[in-house]
Amino acid sequence: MQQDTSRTGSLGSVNSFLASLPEEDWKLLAARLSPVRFKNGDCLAHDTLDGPHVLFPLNLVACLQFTRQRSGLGLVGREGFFGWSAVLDDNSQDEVEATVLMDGGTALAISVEDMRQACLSSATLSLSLLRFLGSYTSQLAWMIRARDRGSLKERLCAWLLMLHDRVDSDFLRVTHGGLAAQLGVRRASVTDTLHVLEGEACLRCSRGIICLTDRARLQRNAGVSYETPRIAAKQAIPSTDTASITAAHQVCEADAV
Amino acid sequence: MQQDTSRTGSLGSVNSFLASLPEEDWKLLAARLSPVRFKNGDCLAHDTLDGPHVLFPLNLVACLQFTRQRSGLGLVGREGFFGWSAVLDDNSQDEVEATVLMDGGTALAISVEDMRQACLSSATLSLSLLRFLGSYTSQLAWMIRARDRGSLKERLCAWLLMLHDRVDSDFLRVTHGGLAAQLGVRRASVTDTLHVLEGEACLRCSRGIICLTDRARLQRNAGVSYETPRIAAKQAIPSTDTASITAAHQVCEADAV
DNA sequence: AGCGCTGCGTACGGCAACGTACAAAAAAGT
DNA sequence: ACTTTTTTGTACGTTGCCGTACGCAGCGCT
Repeated sequence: MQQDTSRTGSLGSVNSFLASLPEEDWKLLAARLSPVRFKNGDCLAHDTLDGPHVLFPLNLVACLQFTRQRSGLGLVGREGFFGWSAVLDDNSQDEVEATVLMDGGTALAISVEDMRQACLSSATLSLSLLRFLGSYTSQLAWMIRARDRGSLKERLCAWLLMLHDRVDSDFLRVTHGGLAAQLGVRRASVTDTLHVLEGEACLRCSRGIICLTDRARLQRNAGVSYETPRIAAKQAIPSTDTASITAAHQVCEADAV
Repeated sequence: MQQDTSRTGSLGSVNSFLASLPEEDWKLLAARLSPVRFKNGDCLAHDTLDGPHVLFPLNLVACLQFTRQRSGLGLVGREGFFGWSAVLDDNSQDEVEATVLMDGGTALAISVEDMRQACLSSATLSLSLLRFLGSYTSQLAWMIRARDRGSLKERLCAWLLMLHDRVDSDFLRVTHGGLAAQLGVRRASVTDTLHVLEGEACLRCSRGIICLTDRARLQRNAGVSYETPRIAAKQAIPSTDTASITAAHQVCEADAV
């Protein structure tokens, strides 16, 4: 089944990283990938499954963070993968885990052993991993910059945009408290800032749902904080122009219910 | 000359990353490496030399940062290398540069073209790059965490320890203003905090020089902020026990003058 | 209907770090 | 010896976010 569906999950979702691989490298992985479902709140630690795996999200978004720590380090979604540190037997990152956000979803899993084998037999595959890790470092670098000089408003906007990039709907199913945890700030601060943004007609909130209504304005509010991750993810993340999302959005509206 | 000195620069310094490579991978690079000197304040951008290069610091330390931005992202020294983004033709990181700190020093340079060739012909070399990039992401993740919940005192201690790790002397040639720029805070805040640490007998400051006198206490002050980078760099950074540094320190004292 | 739970609105005092500013001390240049 | 530049010491008012806390509203459950 995995090989038949040709790089797509059962929902028609695609992992951009896998999709961007040259044919030969894809073949190295395809047979070893198997889909796994995750629910909201699930933890993609290195030992989630029977053994350590690398996970390629199809339609799920996860928040990277230090274990049992509030502040999030970044996001992973369909543009990349999670679990590389195990491939490098890099113990230093065993303390990083990923919490599944929104409505959960499916990811393709491969054991780190199989992954390592594949990397050793293909230098181009290794370079592809390197490229993603490079863009991940950009994302982290942005976070540093944003926490440093950016106001909470800036950071919140950038975070919402990043979430939006990894989802096919303008409706983000997150609570103020959830966002607060991901951003590492007070829940009340998030509420306040969201009200401001609501006043600027960037978005609308109802209970447990935030609907982005003006991406451009959000982007202006995010300022430079969103520039870097946008560029870094451009190659990987499929078109998120307002045209296409509003089209895709009704589909997921139904899906969400 | 490069091949003769067998992984060491003229000063007897070693780049730990190069030193950790298996013989075959080292051979791929050795003939293409050539030493380059840098002075304090030099900028290791991607176009420093005649073309884009990857740089393996021998006895220099550089602060990674967004171009023309005060806040530093991390440090690179003899434990790693700089310029990987060019190898991946990852434009998103062209905005990251590295400023040479302290007394400058020498780095081994290789053109990104040669580097790319080497990577393509050796999967293990690519995996070694991946491993370093993984430990670099740890360093960045730490920065995020530290900026989030850590006090300035914590961050300053961790930063000083990281500098110390990459140098063979207990004397760090940095100004308060320099540290402030690297940490992205006020110069006055650094001065104040240093006075506190001086009061706790962790260090002593004179004009343009900070002498670390009690690493253990600094480490306790840094708290968790220094744990992650320490572990991440352990494999790469040569022993920095108080025993060995005080021994090595006189050597560099003379060298510094 | 009634109950409980989760999520949201709002408030108040506190504090670490900020921006700004000015002067003294140490080094460097002349 | 003198001036100029760099580095450091110190101050004061401001601010963005924090911790805490309490009440209300929407939603599911029995």
